[in-house]
Amino acid sequence: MIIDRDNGVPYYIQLMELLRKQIAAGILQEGQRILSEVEMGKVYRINRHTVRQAIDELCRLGELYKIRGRGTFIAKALLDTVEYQLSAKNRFTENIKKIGATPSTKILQTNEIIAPEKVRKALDLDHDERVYFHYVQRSINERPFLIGQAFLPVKYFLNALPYLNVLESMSEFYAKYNINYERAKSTIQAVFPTKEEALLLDIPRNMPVLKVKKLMKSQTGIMIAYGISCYRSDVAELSISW
Amino acid sequence: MIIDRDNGVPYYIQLMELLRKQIAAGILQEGQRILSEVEMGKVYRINRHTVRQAIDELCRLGELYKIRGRGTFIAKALLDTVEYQLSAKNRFTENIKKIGATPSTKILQTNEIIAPEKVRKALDLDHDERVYFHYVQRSINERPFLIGQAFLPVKYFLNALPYLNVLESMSEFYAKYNINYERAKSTIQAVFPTKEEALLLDIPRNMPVLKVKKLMKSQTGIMIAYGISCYRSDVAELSISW
DNA sequence: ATCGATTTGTCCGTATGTATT
DNA sequence: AAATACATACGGACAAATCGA
Repeated sequence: MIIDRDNGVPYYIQLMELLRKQIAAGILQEGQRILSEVEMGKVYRINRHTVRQAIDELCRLGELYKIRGRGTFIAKALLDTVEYQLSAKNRFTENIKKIGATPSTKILQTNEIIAPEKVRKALDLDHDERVYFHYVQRSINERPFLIGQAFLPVKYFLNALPYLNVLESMSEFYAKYNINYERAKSTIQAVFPTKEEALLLDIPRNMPVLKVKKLMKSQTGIMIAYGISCYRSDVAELSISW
Repeated sequence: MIIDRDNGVPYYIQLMELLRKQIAAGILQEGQRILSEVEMGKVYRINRHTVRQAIDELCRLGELYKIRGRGTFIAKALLDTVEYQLSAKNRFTENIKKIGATPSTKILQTNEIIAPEKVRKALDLDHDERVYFHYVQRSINERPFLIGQAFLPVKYFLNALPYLNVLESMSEFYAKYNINYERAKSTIQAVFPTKEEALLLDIPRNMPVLKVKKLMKSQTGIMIAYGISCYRSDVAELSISW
């Protein structure tokens, strides 16, 4: 494999294709370090900056990632997409088991806070009203799939912290308080992740996420919870039925 | 405004922020050409390549765009997001009028084709079965919002071409054939657009789109239509209620 | 239709800074 | 502390696309 000097195709494009082929062929594997910029320049007889152009582009596409001082690495291969049913009552654990995969949940944070502006508006709370904040990372086959934040007004869920700390599913939780959350409204956007979201989902900043905001109401029309979830766009295919 | 040589912030980052401020302040306006790379280098006393780094990054973020031989231009300002109700029966025109904006539809193509693989599977059609293909671009206030492809089995919609060519809304169309499409299932993904999609939506290739696939069934359970729509992720916020 | 000026695209070379090992 | 690796920045050169004289 060598760079063709005369075919008019830019060297960096040729190098990109070359690296891609090596990844596809399994010569370069997930997590493996590739040659340094200088080394690769020597091997293919092109300037370091030209190598950088190719590598930068592949990083942008999420196929490589760089760590300053350490090197450039092959990004994780994509998973197959998972069709994930959104509904008024969506149970992550059940949904995933149904497709024969292994779900897991890591609780990142649970505490009681003053409702932030957006939550206050969504749930129509008074100033200074308190909510429980429940922050989880959910994975499929040990690979991060979504991160979810839930905001639950304290007034409806008294002394909930102990429960939230050991919680596996939200449905279970609502059942404890005899609350029916029959109706719900969700909005879905495609956005780029924050640094924290990218970290927790193990994706590059340039890979979009599906951001789902959900408002849940009881049968009587009281807004009882607000949630914001981020799904990995390379894995999640949200599904809705009517 | 000048580049600070000593604050440790990379020059190209400083230049990015500087350009952004000028855009935000309206000094640089939509579609306007900015200084050439060489000129900008002279003005801010930095190398052309450093200028390029800043400009490339802003292009990547969709704030600028370049045309070789002509120059670099300010990208179109983003619209406010539009909350767009997805439901079994979703009427674009009505939805948009409701929020006080002006909807418009451009029919890109209508014809009769042999059902492609994916459509055949989705609609459970026989080999070589024919479908009408209906391809539209829908805009809000003259700005592209979505492009939609619909596939309708010929056997359920005889002689539909004349209707499809002058169609404003799909609901109207179904009504003509006395078909109730009560039930539906949609899936939603965030993906990067193809070149054609990016062109029709007037977005850069690096801005994700919301891809919605929709399967419609009649009351009797017959699958009567399949559709694929691409929504601009910077404008569309899909909304679902239960 | 041609030519020249302008502008972005590609490529090379070198030097220095910063993070990691 | 030294070596290695990526990040930033400067310089120059030529190619390719565009536009106007």
